[in-house]
This record gives sequence, C-alpha cells and structure tokens, in this order.
Amino acid sequence: MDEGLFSVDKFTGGSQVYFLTHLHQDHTRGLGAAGGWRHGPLYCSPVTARLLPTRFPGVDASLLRPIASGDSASLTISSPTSGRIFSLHVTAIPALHCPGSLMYLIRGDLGCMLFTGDYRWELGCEEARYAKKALLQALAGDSVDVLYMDNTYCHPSLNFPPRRVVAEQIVNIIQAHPDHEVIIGVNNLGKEDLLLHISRALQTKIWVWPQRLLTVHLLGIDDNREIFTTDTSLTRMRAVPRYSLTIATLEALNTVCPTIGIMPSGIPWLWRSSEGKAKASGKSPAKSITCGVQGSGIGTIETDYDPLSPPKLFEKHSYALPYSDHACFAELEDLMQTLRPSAVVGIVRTPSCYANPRHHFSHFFGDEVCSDKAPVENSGHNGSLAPKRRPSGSRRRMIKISRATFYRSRVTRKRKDFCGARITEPEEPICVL
DNA sequence: GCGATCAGCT
DNA sequence: CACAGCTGATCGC
Repeated sequence: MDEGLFSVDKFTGGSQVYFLTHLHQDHTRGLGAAGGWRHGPLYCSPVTARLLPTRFPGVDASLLRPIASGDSASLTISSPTSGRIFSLHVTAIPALHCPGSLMYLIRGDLGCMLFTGDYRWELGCEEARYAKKALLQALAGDSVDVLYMDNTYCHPSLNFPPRRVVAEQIVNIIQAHPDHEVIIGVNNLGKEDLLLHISRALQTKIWVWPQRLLTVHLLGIDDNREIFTTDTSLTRMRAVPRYSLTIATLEALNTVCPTIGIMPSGIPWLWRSSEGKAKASGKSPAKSITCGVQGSGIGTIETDYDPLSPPKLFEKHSYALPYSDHACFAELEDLMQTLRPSAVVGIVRTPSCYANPRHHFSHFFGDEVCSDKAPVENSGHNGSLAPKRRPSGSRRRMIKISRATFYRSRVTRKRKDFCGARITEPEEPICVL
C-alpha cells in the first residue's frame, strides 16, 4: 500500500489524516471495513459526524473530528516514510450538495488545494454566495494550486435551472394531478429541501421508508413530526428509493390506482448514445453534441433538455426533472473563473473525455496546458501535477497525486470508483518556478 | 463461510 | 454514458 499524507473521500488506509466531504456511498469506500475503521483522524461536518455511526457502526467515534462550515483547523502530519513534518491549515466550506456536505480548502506546506467534493453553488443563490464569500475569505488572496472539482456535469450542454425553480415545477406537476398518487425517487441522503418544499406548498405529509425517517430526524428536520410519516394512509405522496422507481413499477401501480412518478435529478438518463441500445421512445433530440476524441468510448451525447420548455412526460406516468445536487456547467465555469487554479482535476473519473474539466476549461490556463489533445485521463497515474505558469514571486510546489490502480482495462474503468484522492509526499525539489 | 470487491442494472 | 445504491457473483482469507 502506498503511504499517503492525507486522503479525501478515500478510506482504504495508507494516510495519516482523512477528510470526508459527505456521506454518499461513492465517497465512503473503505469506511465499512470489517473489524472497524480506525486508520486515523477523520474530519467531517458535525451533521456527517452525527449520521456516520448509523451507517458505519464500526468506525471508532473517537477518531471523528467534526468541523463546522467556515471553521478552520491546523494540523501537522509526519510522513511515515521520511519523517518529514507537514503543516496544514484546513477550512470547511459549505458544498450545498446534501445535508452535511463540505468542501475542504487545504493550505500549507503542500501548497493550496481545494477539494470541492460534490457541490452545487447555484448562481444567484444566497447560500452559494455566502459559501463563495467564505471560500474567498479563507483564501485571503492566495491562489489555488490544484482544484479537485465535481465534474459530474462538466459539459457545455449541461446547464439546468436552480433547484428552487425546478422544485416549483415539481409542485406544479403534482398540483395538476390532484387525484393521483405521487412517487418521488430519492436517495438515502439528499433532496430533503425538495421534500420540505413540496410538503409546505401542498400542505401534505410525505411518506418515507423507515430508514429515511430516522435520517431526517437525526438531521433535526421535522422535529415536530408534522411532515414525514411511515404511515401510507396519511398521504398520497411517497418518497421512495430512486432505484425502485422504474417504468415497470409505475405501470404496476397504475393498475391499482392512478400514479405518477417524479424523478428529480440531473439529466444523464435523457442522453442517448448514438450507437448504444437507445430505447425508441419517439422523442427527437433537440441537441446533439459530439465530443470528438478518438477512442474515448463515447460517440455522441444527445439531450433533448431545454430549460425554457415546460416539464414533459419522460415516459408514461413519469416526469424527469433536472433537480440536480451537482453543479451545472455554468457553475463550474464560474468557480474556475473565480479561482483560476493552476491545475484542475475532476473527482469523477469516467472513461470518456466529455466531462473532463481540463478539456473544457483549457482557456483558463497557459497554452502548454491546452496542448493536451489526448483523451485526458484526469491527470491520473501516480505522476506529479506540475503547477502551471503563474506570476513570479509566489511559492510553487510539486504535488504528487496517487491513486490505487489507475487505468487497468477499459472494462474495469467503466466503474466509477475513484471519487477520492490521496495526497502523498512531494518528490524532492519541492519548488517549481 | 464471511467480508470485500466487482458486475450489472436502474 | 449513470446522480447513488441496490442485488448477486466472484475472489481471497
């Protein structure tokens, strides 16, 4: 196992300090280790610290280091291999992705890095403005060497409205079906704000499954027990696990009583691969975007999403709405514009280039960076990330990024299993430029 | 046999 | 292709 200094959203051991951005499954790999995870101090938000024991009872609670939004902590890490001491200063920034989600700004002897984790900072949204202000305040005029960014929807075609706009559209759809049962697909954590909005707007309770009820109570939502219930007889509105909301399920339910499904999420399921097994749904795509990189494994991305058009039936009985907890392209671009980092790394690694921030944001960098025409692998390998050109006078660092097995076979890489990053000791001459 | 990881699906 | 997360197969101890 390679020795690391610290890891973000990666808990398979080998680091001195760990950071968790939020409690979604694809960011907690390794936390459920048999015998109990106890590899080192674990920083997370207070909300995450409260929820974590229910999902990972094996984690030694004394290792949790809750850090609130806007707060900072100083820590020193000693390298297990060389004994060198590194000082770090970490600041927690609200990510607004799901309850308890954080970004981490980490500055110090390893340079300046921002790990956004999954995030959504809607332009013009008050909370996002506040979060951005907190970030700039923490940066105090310094610049980011490496931005580890949520590139889930990093493609110019992927711009969707703020969540509050889509929440209103969802309320309208439900209101237009006064005699229908309503099934809303959600995950184990997240979209609580949407459910609250629907409940308040329509003055109705919402059924959730028992585990979900426990979660909202732990979150301190609905302390008066007026909104969420596990009694199906009290409401026509049900939030169900997203994977259980399928066309087949809805058709079966409709044999019993009229039911509509609401899928509030990003929009990838609207995409149709040009050569894939696209279902013949009779829709004609309004847009067709080509990501012209040879051998990238993806040909044409098509989407028929038009933010100005009213929501429409996705399939029979089912509405798909772009209620996304991930930043859309304009928001990613705004963060790039604000920070102008020396380097950017996508935290979601896909076999294709279409979501690679280096591909779409090359104009933010010096020219040597954009010469990269290869299917950019999000700077994988165990290589060094050399900082790019920048004004003289500022200190620069080489930052070595290592990941467990990168690259393997194309088939294996289909799995999105590298959300996290482990930061290892820099190679010798630390200063560059 | 158990837990961790992987494959496949939505 | 896949937001996050389930089921079931397979691998290794």
